Amino acid sequence: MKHFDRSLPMMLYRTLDAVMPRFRSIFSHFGLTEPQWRILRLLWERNGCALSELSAASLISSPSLVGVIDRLERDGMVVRRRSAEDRRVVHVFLTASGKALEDQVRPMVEAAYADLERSIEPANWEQMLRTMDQLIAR
Amino acid sequence: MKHFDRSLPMMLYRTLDAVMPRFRSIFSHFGLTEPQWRILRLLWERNGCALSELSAASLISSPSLVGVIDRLERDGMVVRRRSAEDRRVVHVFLTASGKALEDQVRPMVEAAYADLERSIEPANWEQMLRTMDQLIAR
DNA sequence: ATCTATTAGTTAATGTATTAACTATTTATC
DNA sequence: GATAAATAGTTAATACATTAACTAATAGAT
Repeated sequence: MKHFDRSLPMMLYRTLDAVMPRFRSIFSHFGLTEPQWRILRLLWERNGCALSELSAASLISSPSLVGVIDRLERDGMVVRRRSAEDRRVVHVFLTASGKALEDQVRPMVEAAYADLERSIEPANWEQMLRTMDQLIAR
Repeated sequence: MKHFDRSLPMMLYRTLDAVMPRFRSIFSHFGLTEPQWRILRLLWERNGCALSELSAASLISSPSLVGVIDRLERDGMVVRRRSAEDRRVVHVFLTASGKALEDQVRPMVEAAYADLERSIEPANWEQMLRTMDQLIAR
């Protein structure tokens, strides 16, 4: 079972279990879930993204994303608008409340992230990311 | 958005997205999901585990685990048996079919894993795991 | 132009996560 | 030894993940 414990998938899950709760507690303080945060985080950079772009950039599959956007829309954070050029495409736009959330949430998340990053040697951090790059590139 | 792309959580998720599909396709070939595999993998080493031990070792929360075990039991892979010494505790035992699955699934999974491990320099692999250890230990 | 294949988004079905609350049983305290 | 506190497992409510199938619209091939 030592082999199982230190297998790559279990180590990845364990690492997520170690780092995510702190972020999730920030999100939930603003009534957000983690997938919702990921979508808002993207829209703050490029408002009006298509669902397909959001799906690719957030790593949330289209079927899951439909529900995530549904709930963000229900909560008044975003609105859907169908594209005029290509009527298959649906763009997602931030509402005023969706935009307003950025200044509240982002500083707290970035502070927590900076704190996390400080706990690891920069060289080791970078090397870990490069090894992950290789796994992703396979 | 470059910062977001290379943030630790996104890199962890992306790595999982890169490595897990191959394993999941093996699991599903035997009618198993990934959480179900994790539980069987543990029971093959220590049959008769308590739910609490399974939960800790598999990183599956108790409420999720209840459903996972329900479905494994429904499919005839395991049975629950309440402990005699401490009647709060429920032990999980493999059935004959649950045991029989090991020789079918495990070799394929371990072959896929060996293949994965071969694609990364051992030194980098080890260094990555050590950095994850530090993140987990925080 | 017509028919085919793709693409974007959605729905449906099943299986986890997550948090909070609840039951039954121990263990600890007074 | 009654009573409070802790523990193991479960349920309920909501949200997300995954696969397959379906709709509408566009692009490509003939």
